[in-house]
Amino acid sequence: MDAACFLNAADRHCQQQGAKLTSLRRQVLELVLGYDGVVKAYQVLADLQRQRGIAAPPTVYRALDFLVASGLLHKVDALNGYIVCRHVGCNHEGLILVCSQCGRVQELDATPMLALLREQAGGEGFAIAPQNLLLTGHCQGCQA
Amino acid sequence: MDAACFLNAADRHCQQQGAKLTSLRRQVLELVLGYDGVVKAYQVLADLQRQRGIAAPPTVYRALDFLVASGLLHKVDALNGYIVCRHVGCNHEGLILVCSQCGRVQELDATPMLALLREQAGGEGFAIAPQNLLLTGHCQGCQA
DNA sequence: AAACGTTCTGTTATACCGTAACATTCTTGG
DNA sequence: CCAAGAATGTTACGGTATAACAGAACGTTT
Ligand SMILES: [Zn+2]
Ligand SMILES: [Zn+2]
Ligand SMILES: [Zn+2]
Ligand SMILES: [Zn+2]
Repeated sequence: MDAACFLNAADRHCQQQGAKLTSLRRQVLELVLGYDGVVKAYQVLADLQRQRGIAAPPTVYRALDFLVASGLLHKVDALNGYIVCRHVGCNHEGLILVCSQCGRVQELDATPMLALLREQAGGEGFAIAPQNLLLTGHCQGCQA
Repeated sequence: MDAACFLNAADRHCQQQGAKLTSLRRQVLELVLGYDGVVKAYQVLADLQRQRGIAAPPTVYRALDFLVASGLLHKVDALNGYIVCRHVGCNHEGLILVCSQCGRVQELDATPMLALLREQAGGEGFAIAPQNLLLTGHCQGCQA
């Protein structure tokens, strides 16, 4: 799926949720799409400043928060970064695999497993919040 | 296991690895033990300053890094914090549930889940390395 | 159109998280 | 003792994120 197509899908996705993909949010999403894998807030901020002349941290953080809440992006806590969700619309929770050798990122749908975990944890009185799992390992290309 | 007993076990654990649990590192570990669940670096720093009169961030970060590397603590990325590992020496691969409200920690046996995750990721050509799984949510007391 | 509440964005300032770089002290083996 | 390495002290800085308030845009009601 190329960027333009993804942006259209994102637009529809937001409309279905009653949310608005404003031009600013769309611009931020576009900037994140321009990167291969994990991108950081201040990288996006720098890009935004290049395009708009001026921008402050809250501007980009608010847009990123919105995109995460909408399910268009995922936050990667361990790396203080964000990645584009490649499963928009399927209401999933991500399993994000980071190759510790080459840095590439791969995302699987972890919804079934998290459902099982949630059931098990619920039995112990613990309510697991919606979230992504980040695991490190080696991608196909890096398994000598 | 109480704190004194844990510290002794930690001492033995470090000796077995050829690492040194110096008095500073031991003091930091003791401070982390003094909390119920997740504790942040700057909280430990404040405690250290209360006990020693003066201390700077690198002092506490180096000690924490050492304790994590030794397997005595785990880092909780999503909360920028640290927790005590309760399975020192058993070469575990645990599932740690962290209450994002009160910081308390709970553990589940995640062996079947991790096997499932490995299988799914393996199908995509990704080899997950041994590691701990951290999930956030709300504990029984905080679901009111 | 005018008034209103809501949502979004701009702006300033600041708090929090973590590390680089170098100086000093402590330990350990020869 | 002396040299080499490990650990700690110290200063300074850079990266991450949010609070708080002001202004603009938008849809709704009158
Ligand atoms: Zn996703
Ligand atoms: Zn790789
Ligand atoms: Zn552990
Ligand atoms: Zn709790």
